[in-house]
Amino acid sequence: MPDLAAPLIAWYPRIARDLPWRRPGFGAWGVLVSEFMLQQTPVTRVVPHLEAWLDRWPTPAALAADAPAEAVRQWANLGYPRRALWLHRAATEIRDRHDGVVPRDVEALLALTGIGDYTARAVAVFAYGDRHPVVDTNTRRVLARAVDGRSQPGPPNTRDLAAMTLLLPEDDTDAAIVNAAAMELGATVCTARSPRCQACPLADRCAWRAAGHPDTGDERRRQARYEGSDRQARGAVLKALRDAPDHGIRHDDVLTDWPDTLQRDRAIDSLIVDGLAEVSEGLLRLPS
DNA sequence: AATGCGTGGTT
DNA sequence: TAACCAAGCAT
Repeated sequence: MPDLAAPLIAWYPRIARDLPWRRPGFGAWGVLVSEFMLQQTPVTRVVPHLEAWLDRWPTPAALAADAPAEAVRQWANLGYPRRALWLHRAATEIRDRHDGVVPRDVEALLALTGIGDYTARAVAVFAYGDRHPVVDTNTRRVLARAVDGRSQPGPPNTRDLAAMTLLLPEDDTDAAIVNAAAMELGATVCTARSPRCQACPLADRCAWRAAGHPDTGDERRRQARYEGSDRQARGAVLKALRDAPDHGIRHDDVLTDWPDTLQRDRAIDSLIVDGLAEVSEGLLRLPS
């Protein structure tokens, strides 16, 4: 396998975007919150929300002291609002099990609600500087192309972590840079649709480029249509609840103009199942 | 392990 | 314009 670490380490400091969570001393809690927000939400949408969140809740204990409803409101339109609930739950777990300090061990991080393989290692590496493989969708695409010569990554699997480990230098700091650089490369140069190989530090050793950018047929599962979907209905109901008074609103007053009443009711029920809504004294509201 | 889960910008 | 895409996770 070609040496990918050296060119990434040389490239990264020149082009790395100035992002809040990359500032020295940003703090583990800030990194943790940023990673929750970045799960499937683009960087540019996250930045302002992250700063507002940390201004309001500078520590896990501060967040845990407020109701989940407040987390869901503050989450606003970031999408996938279950993440707000999970982040609140994780903050509570950090307060109760870790004395309010974001854990450093990957195993302990994995045990927190809403934290999986990616986020656990991202926190351990970017907040604490430890040496672990951090593999997100960008890194998987970079490796699929540069190493395997494929146009897109397949579905995530346990071998991804082993593949990334092979690339990491021994030094902790360098390893963290390689992790960050692979993600940055995938996000800004080796993009899914129109990669800019002229700007790529790995171009001279990329298997996919050497093979002439073949379409290797690695198609993603098609994303379901959003317009008219249950997801859209859930989003609309939740927005109504965010905008409603704390004590809630009558079931029949939720989204009165929604075209499909059955779909609206289905959305309400599923939000209750997910813990994003609750019924109290006959009124529907965000979770207390 | 395949599926469901928001929202908005880009092509 | 419809489809694609975006620092994943839990079930």
